[in-house]
Amino acid sequence: MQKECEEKCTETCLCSLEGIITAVGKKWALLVINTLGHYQKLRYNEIMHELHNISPKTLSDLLKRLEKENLVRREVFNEIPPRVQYSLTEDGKELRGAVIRLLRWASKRHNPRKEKCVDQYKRVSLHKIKDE
Amino acid sequence: MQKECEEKCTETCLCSLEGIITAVGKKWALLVINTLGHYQKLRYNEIMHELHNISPKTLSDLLKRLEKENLVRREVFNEIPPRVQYSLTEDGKELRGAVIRLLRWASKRHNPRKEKCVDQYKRVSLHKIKDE
DNA sequence: CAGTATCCCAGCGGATACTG
DNA sequence: CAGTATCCGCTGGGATACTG
Repeated sequence: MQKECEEKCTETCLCSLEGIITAVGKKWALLVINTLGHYQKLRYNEIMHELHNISPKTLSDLLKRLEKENLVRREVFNEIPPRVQYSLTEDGKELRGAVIRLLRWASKRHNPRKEKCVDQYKRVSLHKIKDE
Repeated sequence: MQKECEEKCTETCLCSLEGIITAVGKKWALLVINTLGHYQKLRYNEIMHELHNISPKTLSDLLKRLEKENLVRREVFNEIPPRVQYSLTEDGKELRGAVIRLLRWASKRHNPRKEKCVDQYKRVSLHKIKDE
């Protein structure tokens, strides 16, 4: 096993993964990433509207986090009223590729939990995943 | 946009994704999935050893959750002392495929956060990702 | 419009001790 | 060996009100 691993495995510092793991793990992260990729550019309130029942603080925190991870770009226009555009960075788009495969795979299999659908995401209007 | 989506997009109930999203988001989930896939079969204490500083409760909770999501299989052998084997289900293996791509992608790019590596996972002995 | 500021709470994750 | 039981602190996420 040890030898096999040395031949076949790729050494990877897990530290570098931690950011992605926790970012992707956030409750709305995958949805925001998918939504941003879908529409290319969205303003703060547009995202709010897409993810119907997310709270402003939650979204704000998440966007900051994703920005820090270099997955989301934030552009401020000096206008009144203020305008802010959010979009995916190149990294974000790449991540979205992997994410979409995950989402597709997840949506294809039947729900293994015998519970009814929770309505956590029920009011989210974007029920679609755009093809790559 | 609406029309384009109707042509190109795939309708997806997000309910079915929720389980995966939250499961994958759990702190040790990706690591457990990767580790199980790596070694094929592992006993409870072996996983404990691999993920050096996970607490028994945390691991226990996680394994139950992954089992409920039909990602991990649990086999009990009626022996004394007891023996329990954990392994990935077919779904788990498929998920691992997507996960590995995610991990590889994450490990390739430089860490965008300028912070030092946190030592959250520092003591994890499995720093390797087995090729598929 | 694009967020803060506050307050609040459930539950995740951890430490430790114990058990069939 | 493979977990429970118990306790606990932290923070992610939500509701609501407010602001430059």
